[in-house]
Order: sequence, then C-alpha cells, then structure tokens
Amino acid sequence: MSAHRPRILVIDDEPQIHRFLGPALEAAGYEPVRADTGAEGLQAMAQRPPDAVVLDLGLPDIDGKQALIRARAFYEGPILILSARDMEMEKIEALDLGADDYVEKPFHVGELLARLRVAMRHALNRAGAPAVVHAGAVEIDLIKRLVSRDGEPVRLSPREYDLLACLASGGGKVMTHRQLLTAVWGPANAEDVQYLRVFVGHLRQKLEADPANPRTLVTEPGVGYRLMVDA
Amino acid sequence: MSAHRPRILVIDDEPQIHRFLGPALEAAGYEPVRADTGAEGLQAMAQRPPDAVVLDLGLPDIDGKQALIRARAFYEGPILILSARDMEMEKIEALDLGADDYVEKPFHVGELLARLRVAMRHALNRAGAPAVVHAGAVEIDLIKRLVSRDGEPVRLSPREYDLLACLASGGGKVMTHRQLLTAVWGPANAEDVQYLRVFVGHLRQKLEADPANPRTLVTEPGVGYRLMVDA
DNA sequence: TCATTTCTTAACGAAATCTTTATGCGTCGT
DNA sequence: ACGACGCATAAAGATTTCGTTAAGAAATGA
Repeated sequence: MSAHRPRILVIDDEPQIHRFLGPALEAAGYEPVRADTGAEGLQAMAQRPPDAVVLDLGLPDIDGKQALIRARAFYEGPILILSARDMEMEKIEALDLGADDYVEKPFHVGELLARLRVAMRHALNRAGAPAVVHAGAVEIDLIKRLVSRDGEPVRLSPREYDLLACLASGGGKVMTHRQLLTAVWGPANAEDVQYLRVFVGHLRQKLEADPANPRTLVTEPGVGYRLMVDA
Repeated sequence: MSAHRPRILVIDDEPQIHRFLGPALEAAGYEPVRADTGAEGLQAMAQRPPDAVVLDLGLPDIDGKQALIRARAFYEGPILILSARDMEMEKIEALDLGADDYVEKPFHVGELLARLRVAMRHALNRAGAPAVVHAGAVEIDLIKRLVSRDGEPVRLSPREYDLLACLASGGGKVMTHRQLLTAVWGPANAEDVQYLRVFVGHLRQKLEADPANPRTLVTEPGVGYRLMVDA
C-alpha cells in the first residue's frame, strides 16, 4: 500500500498513555508517533506535520495552553486536547485557542477514536490553498496530485510522482541523493542511487522537450538533482 | 456575513433545558429556536435551515439516532448531540453518523457554547463547497442525494452513492484508497482495496459512456481514484 | 414469508509498475 | 593513455495492482 496510514502524534508525558493508546491507534489503521514532552512534540510537528495531534495539557515542560498556541502558529491540522482535570474554564480556553476537541481523562478509547474521526472528517473539508509549482512548461499541483506539460496532463506512476513532488517541494533547491531516496524509497534504500537514475530518466522522458538535454530536471553532479522552478 | 444573528435550533423535550439554554444562547449573541419534539425539529430544519443544531438524543417521539440520520440527509450544518446517558457506544455511533460533537447532561453552559463555537468554526471552512458537482455528463447533488447522467436520473445503491459522493466531495483531488475505504466502509476496512475495484467498476458501468475507457472516474495507479470534476 | 436488491468474497487474466542487471558514454586524475 | 567513477539508457524478470466475473450471504421491501 503506497498511501501511508494517517500519522497521529500523541504528546503526553505519561508512558501509560502511550502504552495503550499506541496499539489502539495502530489497530484502527493509524500510525502513532510518540512525543513525551511539549518541546519534543512541537519539534515533531514542525519537522513532519502529522495528520492529527493528541495533546495532553498537563505536560511537565511547557504549559499546555502555550503549547497549543505555539502549535497553532504553524500547524493547521486537527488537535485533540487530553486533560486529567475537569475544569470548565480550561476546556473553554483550549477550544477557543483552536483545539478541535477536548477529552477528559480517563477516557474510553473508542470515544477518542470516534472524536478523532470527526476531527479528521472536518480536516478533509478544509480545502487547502492551491499549492501549484511551475517549472518551465511543467505544472505540478501538489494538492490535486496532478502534473501537466504545456497544459496537457501527464500520467506518472506513484514512484515517479513522489519523486517529482519531492523535487518540487524543495522550491528550486538542490535535493541530494540521500534526501530523495529516503523520502521516496525510505531510509532503508538511502544508498541505492541507481533508483534515482532510472526514475529521473523516466521523468525526463515524460516532462522534458528534449530528454537528452534536460533543462527542467537538472542533475547536479556528485550531489543530486534540481527542479528548475519558475520565480 | 449574515445580516442577523446565527440561529441555533435546540431540539429537546425538557422545558428546563430551553429555559436556561435559551437565555444563555441569546446572551452569547445567538438567536435560539425552540423545538420540543423530533418531528418538530426536523420540520424546522427543513423549513429554514438554522446555523447550528443542538439535538437531544432522548426524544419522546423519534429515536435519536434516526433523527440524526434523517437530519443529515438534508442538513449539512453543525449538529451537537446532547444526551443524559453516558454510553460509549452511543457516543461513537452518533459521532460516526455525522454529529459534530457530543455533550453529556448535565453540562456546563460555557462548555457547550465553546463547543458550539468550534463546530461553527468548522462549518465556516466547510462553506463554499458546492452542493452540486458536475463531472462530464454526470451531475451529483450532494444534498438531495441525486445522481444523473445526461439529465437522466441514475439509480445507485447506497454504497455506490457513498463512494461517488466521497469522490465528488474531493473537488477533483485524488482520493486515496484509504480515504475512500475509511469514509465508506469504515476504518476497519481501510485495507480492502478489492471493495473499491468492484464498486468503481459498478459506477463506471452506470456513469461512463465507455466503461472500458473511463474518462470521468479515473484510476490513479497505486494511489486511488479521481473524479474529473468540471472546472 | 418470499422475492429482489445489495453487499461481500474469491478467483483469474491482463496490465502496469518496480527492481535489478547490463551496457555505453563521458569526465577526471594519475 | 588508461582505469575508475558517476551518469544515462535499455531491457528483462518479478511483483504488484487492476478490472472483471461470478456465486453465495445478507439486507431490504412487499
């Protein structure tokens, strides 16, 4: 299955929560990501935005409210608040600060999962901004997952698209072999440069006017590849 | 921006609830609308759609679940469930049936209002999504739950419609196998891609001019399917 | 209840994709 | 000049993914 399971970041200092929420999430088809402190959680969110966040307000290092505010500064996805305390004011504040739901501890796993589904249902409708990258005659719509050349749609295989998307998201910067390989083929294949050669070839065949003299997908010898995005 | 205050329909048989929720809503800047039975509530919703609904599950005339299902058939706004019972299964069912939140009685007014704000915040994002989607010769009315091809109505089974509706709500985006499966068959069946193959086949049979060469319901190999909605 | 529709599941051939190996070309340093 | 190295392309085989069909189970409605 190439479409990855939704990644749920759980930020909680109690190992117990992770121990039983992790497997539950996994059983429900999600990929749980663990963070034990607020700082760790915020870093994880910034590094690779998860599909949803479960945040405990009672963290040892950062005040829960502060964590929520700082998270909302750059993260738009669903955030569910967990809290041991039954304080109305806290709930109201959290919800008004941008949390999508609030669950009291102790909670039923089924209910948490249901509320997670609701939050992600809402997130689906939140139509994102049109993230479209232009590179010469090539146009890449990263949201619709659509690629066209001179206005004509181009059919790409999953790997081909993932590779192109990775290059496009770099914003014209050189992407090293390692970066591309780990992103598309996973960390285990970070050394198989040959994959890149083959698939870059495929992409050039489909996207370049003259595949032998690439002007859009350029190779940076010894380093990696670069997509020449328009300014 | 609507000219008048947001109208909140409260469906509850207990006069007590209306007595203290009504003024609270009014104080918060809303215009409360009262319904004492399920039938009355549904009628009010159909007659003049409120900006949000607060629905008590323990109604005397209609089963709460049924009321929710029937409401969701034509009303897309926020629905908050009220219930005296603390039953996990009921919560999960209600949330999966399309409710946006679930509050147990007795509740704090402040919390209810906060959750209402969250729900309406979500509704804002949801707004703007067209209720009728055109894709080639196919027309899908997501509210009336009606599908037609070249103006001729098309009969679809429940699953077939749900699948098509999910594709249509994507607005031309690719919907991954996982997204479609979790939305239509539930998270438990997120891996059964075979369902999709079978039902996509059915839909093509009914909707495509040449089912063997689909131009409206396109497959994105390795990723999912896409409905080619008109621009 | 019975009849009809709908859903689930399995099997199979066909097609597309991925992986791997092989080969040729050019550059660079020795 | 020579070999080493990185890059590009081609092609074959293995694997995965798709679409179709069909038959039995389950749900629906009269």
